[in-house]
This record gives sequence, structure tokens and C-alpha cells, in this order.
Amino acid sequence: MTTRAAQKQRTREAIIAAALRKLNEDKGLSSLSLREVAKEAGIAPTSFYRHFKNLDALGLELIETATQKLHALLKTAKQSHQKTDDITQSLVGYCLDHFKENGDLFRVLAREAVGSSAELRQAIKKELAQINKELAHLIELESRLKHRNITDASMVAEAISTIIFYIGVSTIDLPYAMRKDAEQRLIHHIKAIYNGAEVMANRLHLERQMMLS
Amino acid sequence: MTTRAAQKQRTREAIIAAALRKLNEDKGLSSLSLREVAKEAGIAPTSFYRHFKNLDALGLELIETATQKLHALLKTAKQSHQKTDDITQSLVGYCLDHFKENGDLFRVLAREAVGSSAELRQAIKKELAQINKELAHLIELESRLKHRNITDASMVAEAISTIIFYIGVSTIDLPYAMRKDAEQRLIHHIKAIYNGAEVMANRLHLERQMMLS
DNA sequence: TGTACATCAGTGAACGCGCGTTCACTGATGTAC
DNA sequence: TGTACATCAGTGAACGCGCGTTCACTGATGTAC
Repeated sequence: MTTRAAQKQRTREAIIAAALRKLNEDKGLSSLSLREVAKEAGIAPTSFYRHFKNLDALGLELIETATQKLHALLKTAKQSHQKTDDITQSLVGYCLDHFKENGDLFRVLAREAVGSSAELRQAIKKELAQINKELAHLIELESRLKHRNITDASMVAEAISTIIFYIGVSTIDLPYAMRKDAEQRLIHHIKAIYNGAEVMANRLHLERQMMLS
Repeated sequence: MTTRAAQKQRTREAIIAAALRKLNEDKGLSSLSLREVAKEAGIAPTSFYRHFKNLDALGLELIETATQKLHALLKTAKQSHQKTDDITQSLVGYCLDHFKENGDLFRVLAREAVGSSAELRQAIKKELAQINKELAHLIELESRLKHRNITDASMVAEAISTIIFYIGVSTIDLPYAMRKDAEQRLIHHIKAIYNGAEVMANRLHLERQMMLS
């Protein structure tokens, strides 16, 4: 037996899956058509309206799903952050695998982050700022744990997340060997950013001491 | 007297300007229509074909113009790289001003870098790789000049250009105060990356020495 | 359990609209003599 | 300089097509008694 609600949910998911498929085979959200999505989902164009007000609403839902995945990713990273020596390496590897696995979703996210809808751009910017805050917190914890002094965790977080996000997304469709190569480069970048922030913090500390003496 | 060639050139430029205007008021390249551009340029839709094979061709031309601006920017940076103590600060400021000034162009570039056309994405990736190479060369020169040892100039270049590009483009529509704030953060990021690469290089050097002894 | 009614996801026809592209054309500019 | 012809940027009509959205509908599922 299928309840009406369950069937509705199934159709809704079919629409979302159809949209993701279409978005990744060639189109951006702004050039996707309602009829295209409906056809791909196997429903009549008019049925779309039983589930979403319009395509923008679907777009917002996709973005929300994508950012929820990012939050989940960070949460997992936070939980496992003491288990390994090299947190950077495991985090980057984990991120890239996650990007690859949810490639359709993250490609949409990256695309619409600079895309044509101001509303979506705004929404994504806000979500990414939140992610940044969480990452900053994680970095702060980590730096205390390792007794390493850095200038400003939120700055380090901004630099790291920008680099992971854009380089990471660009690796989604690369063959395995090239992805692994990009992974190594990302690890280097992140360590450089972190080390750099540490050097600058110590230098600042030194300057303060000199001024005091 | 206006020659036929001159008039043609003028119309061509009107089309490009019209497309840029349209692209920045709301749309992405993939959702822009030939008729829209023609109307904005003040010509008949059919006249468009006298200048471009199709909209994709126009898109490629826009991308080329944008990347040429980037090359010019780097060239200027290279020429002036000895004149000032703090090259990072002047480079970042210069970049952001340039982004702002050619905002329409760079927004298109950033948008299409992750956009829906695989052909455009490919073209942009290739151009940005070239920019990276030039930047790496500049960084190499600079590091020798300052007698600073870094791990790998091309790595540093990748990290720096990624951060400048994406954060920079996102500042285009911000009010002055926030742009200046982003500028300071960018400068910090870049210095961190550079310092980090230096630390890592020295550490590597140290390890090698220890192995030799 | 059976009956009568309500709900509502999904539908197909129809609408007016903007799209890309073709075509034969116009008339100003360019060229050969 | 004048004439006859060639070139070609720009045009308006026309085409078939896919678009978003409306509407009244159907019929299975849900609910009240």
C-alpha cells in the first residue's frame, strides 16, 4: 500500500533527481526549463506545480541540500579531528571524495555561487559564511590542541575554504590520477596557509614583546 | 566620411557592449538570447549574423577580451614589481581596482569558469593556467630578488590566483568600505601563503641537511 | 465493514509569446575603367 | 571626374518550436459516520 503522502514524496524526489541530471549533463539553473525537468521526471509539465511554486523554488531547495551536505561533512571532520596525526590530509581527501560523490550537487552550488540569480547568489553566500564560521571553530580547536598559535582562525578558514571549494569542484570530472594530484596540491596549499598564519602570529608576538621591552 | 569597415567595427562593438550590459543586469551567457542582444544593440536580430556565427562565438570573444585584460594586468604588475617595498599590497589593490573597473567582464569570466558550456569552461581553464604560469614566473623573480626561498612558485601562484580571483570577483558589487576590508583580508591571505611556502621550504632544506650529516 | 463525500496528485488541451534561423531584398559604399 | 557594376551590412517577413501558465477534469486515496 502506498499512501498519498508517500507517493507525493516519491514524485518530488523524482523531480529533484531529474533536475540534477539535467543540470549536470549540460545546463545551468537559469537555462533549465520546467518542461525539460518534467519530461525527465516522467510527469506532465503541469504536475510540476503540485510540488514547487516554480523553478527558482526548486533551485533554492537544491542549494539547501548541497549546503546541508557541507555541514554534515564538517561535522564528521570535527568528530574525527583527534584520531589522526595529519588532519589536513584526511580532511582534504575526505572533502574531495565527498565532492566527487555528490558531484552533481556541488557543481550546481559552485555554478550558482557566481550564477545569474542574485537571490541564489545571496543565499549561497550566506550559507558559505556559516560554513566558514564552523570551519574557523574547528581550526581554533585544532590549533589549541597542537599548541600552535595562529593569527586569526576565521581568516585561515576563509582562505582554506575558498581554495578547497573552487579547486575541489574543478576536480570533480577529472580522472583519478589527476584528482589525486590536485589533492596533493590542495594539501600543500592548506599547510602553507596554516604555516603562514603561524609565522605571522609569532612575528606579531615577537614585535609586541620588543615593544614592551 | 565613414568607411564600411569602420561602421562594421562600430556595430560589432555595440553588440559586445550590449551583451555585456545584458549579462550583468541579470543573465548568464547560456540564458542570453540573440534577439535580446540585438534589441539592446539597436539592430535587427538578423543583423547579428553579419558579425558572429552565433552567441557562443560572442561568448568566446568576451572570454578572450577578459583574459587579455588579465594578461595586461600581470604585465603591468611585472613592470612595477621593483618600485615598491610591499608588492603584495600594491598588486592586490591594483587587481581589485581592475576587477571593479572591468566588473562586467570579470563577472562573466568567473561565471563561465564554472558555467554550463563545457567548451567555455575548457577555454577559460586553459587561459587561467597560462595566467598562473606568468604569475609563477613573477613570484619566482620576486623571491630571488628578496632572497626568500619558497617551495614551488607555481604552487604558490595557484593558491594566490585562486584566492584573488574568486574573492576578488565577489567584491565587485560591494560598497567601498567592504571592498577595502576584503582587500585587507586578501593581502593577509597572500602573505600567509607566501610565508607558509617559505617556512615549508626552509624546513625541507633543514631536513635535507640533517640527512646529509 | 459499507457508504457517501472530500481531498488532491496528476492530466491534456489550449493560450499567447519569444526564440533561432532562412530568405530575398535594399541601398549605401567601394571599385574598375 | 563620371559611369557602370560589385560588394555587403542591415532588414522585415515568415517558419516552426518549446516555453510557462491557466483551466476544468479524472480517479485513486483518505475520511466521517
